[in-house]
Amino acid sequence: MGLTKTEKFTEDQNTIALIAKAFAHPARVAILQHLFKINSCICGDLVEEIGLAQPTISQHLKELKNIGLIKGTIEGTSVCYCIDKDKWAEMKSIISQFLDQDLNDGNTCC
Amino acid sequence: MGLTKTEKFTEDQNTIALIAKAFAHPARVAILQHLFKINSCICGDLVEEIGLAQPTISQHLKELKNIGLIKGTIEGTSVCYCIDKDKWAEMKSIISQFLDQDLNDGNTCC
DNA sequence: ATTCTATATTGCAATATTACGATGAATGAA
DNA sequence: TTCATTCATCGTAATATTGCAATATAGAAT
Repeated sequence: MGLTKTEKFTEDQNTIALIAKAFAHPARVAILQHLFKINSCICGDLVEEIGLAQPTISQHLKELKNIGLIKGTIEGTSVCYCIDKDKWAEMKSIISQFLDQDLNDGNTCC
Repeated sequence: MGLTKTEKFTEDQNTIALIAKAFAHPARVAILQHLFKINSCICGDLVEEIGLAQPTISQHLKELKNIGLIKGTIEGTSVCYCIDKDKWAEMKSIISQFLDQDLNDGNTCC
């Protein structure tokens, strides 16, 4: 069906899945890494940096913008994208909490 | 196209995307959380725990097994699934490294 | 006004994902 | 053996994702 049954899961589980989805494509990972590397805005060099067509990059940027990880401000002709540090921290906290579940080392049977 | 152009990205970026994909569905998040909560094997209670059909759960388990996050051993009639703690730690390290990129707080322009 | 440059949007084709009914395989119990 | 239980696999339908050509939009430069 391709239709996730969101209502069957907790809000937490759906949130984690949504964040993970944003990272679930190497192009989006590359975009975020590049944004961190230059530690500033990018105004258009992404298409050359990553080897995909301009509409494809634009689409990935849109998805990252939708979940709030990046924000774009219009800068003359071009658009200036950068990480939303607050949202990034918030997201990092949620994911870290999920990843750190294994602290208790009780009875494992396998 | 729906076909990710893997060859355009670094191994690191592809790895991160693959791991994220495993977390990109609430059912798989729920499965992993349940596995941690009972801190032991599960032998079948997942279908009731999560409200999806048995083939669907089986498929999600397969994906988690494919990337190595869980392992299953046959235990009589049922199958015993649990987290692969080594792989989990390895994965956690990769993701944490990605999430911790923002440590430097240099010139932001937005 | 026209042209150039940068980005967004639309439309579409190819592939992937999700979900489940039906069925199969394997084990244990009667 | 026969039956019930547990899980995997197959087949299929519905939806989502990815990628790009074509086009639209908007500001800058001439």
